[in-house]
Amino acid sequence: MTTETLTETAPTVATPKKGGRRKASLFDDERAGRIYRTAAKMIYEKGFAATSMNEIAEAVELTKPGLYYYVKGKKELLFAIMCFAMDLLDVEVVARAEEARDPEARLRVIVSRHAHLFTQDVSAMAILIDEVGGLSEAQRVAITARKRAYFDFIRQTLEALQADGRMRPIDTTTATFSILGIVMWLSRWYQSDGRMASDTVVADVTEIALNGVLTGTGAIPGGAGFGP
Amino acid sequence: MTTETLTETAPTVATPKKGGRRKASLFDDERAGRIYRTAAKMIYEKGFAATSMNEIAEAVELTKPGLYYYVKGKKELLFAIMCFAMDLLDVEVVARAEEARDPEARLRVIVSRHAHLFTQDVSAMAILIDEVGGLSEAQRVAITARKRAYFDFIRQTLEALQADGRMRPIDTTTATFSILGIVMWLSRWYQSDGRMASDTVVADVTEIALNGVLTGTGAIPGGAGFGP
DNA sequence: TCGACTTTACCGACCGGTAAGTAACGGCCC
DNA sequence: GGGCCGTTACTTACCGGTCGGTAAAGTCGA
Repeated sequence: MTTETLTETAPTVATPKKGGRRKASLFDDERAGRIYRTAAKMIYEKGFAATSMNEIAEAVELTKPGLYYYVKGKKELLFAIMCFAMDLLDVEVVARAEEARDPEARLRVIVSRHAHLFTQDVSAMAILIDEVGGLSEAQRVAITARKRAYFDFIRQTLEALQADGRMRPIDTTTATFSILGIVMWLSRWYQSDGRMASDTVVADVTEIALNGVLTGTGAIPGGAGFGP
Repeated sequence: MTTETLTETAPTVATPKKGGRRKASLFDDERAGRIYRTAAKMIYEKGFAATSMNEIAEAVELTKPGLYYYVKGKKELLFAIMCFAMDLLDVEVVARAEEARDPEARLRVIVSRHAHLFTQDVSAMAILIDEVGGLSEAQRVAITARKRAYFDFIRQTLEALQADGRMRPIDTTTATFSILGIVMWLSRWYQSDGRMASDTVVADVTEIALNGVLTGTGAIPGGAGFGP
């Protein structure tokens, strides 16, 4: 029915020639970056539907049409933020975890890197979780697919552990969602300016998640992850 | 600044005399109950800001002013649903957990009852989590206080376990939030009409949460909870 | 007749989005 | 150097539509 435009991956800003350097993501562009970062923060704090384009425009010291010079629409703005967040997950979690061959070491990297990410770059990650309803159909499908791939990556790691007898006899789907619950929930409560150091929180959370699903023998607290 | 009306606890419907029986909650009232239940479902599915009073009215086969005969305003509607959800938590989780004296048994009751609740009565509970931003200041304070009391109840249980040396040397705040993350996340993924039986999911989730925070010795899988 | 309930009609505010205009700036021909 | 043009980066003014909420006039059973 509705003709929806969908940039399948994170749309890169339409930077004309301008400068020489190519930008990796539109979050890095001078003005567009400011727009996307502040929009992410505002949507995180107030919710997508409750955040108007006018408010976003004001926050970046523009008028609404001035904002529309940089952004195609409200949904596209949300979609771009979510793509940025998924990119971060892929780069900071999945790619690093794939370096670990042993499934337990891999799981430790997944949890600790994910937790680390969710104690730093909160707003974009939290939006990724909550505001799928604000997307168009095609956009939602695209984001859901990427989420699903991430989920499967974790579950396959658990399945490898279960095949080795190193995991408790628990359904791997339930276990994956439980681990995700622990680390996703971080963005709801952890305050980077609060009393708790992110390092210790990440360490504690990692220990809880690993001990929760692994059999007692293998899970020793401490250690950054993958061995010699 | 703004003069906000706040019914401190769950507002009971303004049932005139009508029948003889007193209703425990306005969710039980014939018409009001239908309104609150369907509103909870819609807000859960679409988000509070994206759900209009017109849509809610249509869903319960009323016009908008007809709906306003029963509810004072949109915020009050949301607040009433959240109070209902907190009441459920108090009755179904806290009250039952307090019957268990041993902190480990108590923790097991907390997790399993909470998980059970979040695999059954999803919509109201999920709203309780997500839509605090839709409330007025005074309402938000009231709900936050009740949430805080619930959080403290869990953390005190963990502190008792740690004093006994039965819990891993982890920050109790982090541990409490991790447990909450596991069980709160249930409402995001568990589908009661899906392939997984709620009983096994509740059991698995309970095992993960308890093994995550307890030292290996005490946590034996299985068992409904409190012993002889 | 009374009060519980429901309707039609409407309010001002704000929503996402756009049309049209323009100030500033570089490059380019003469 | 002066006149001209195209692009970039915005602005003012405005669109139709929907929002939460209400006034007022019924309707209808007890």
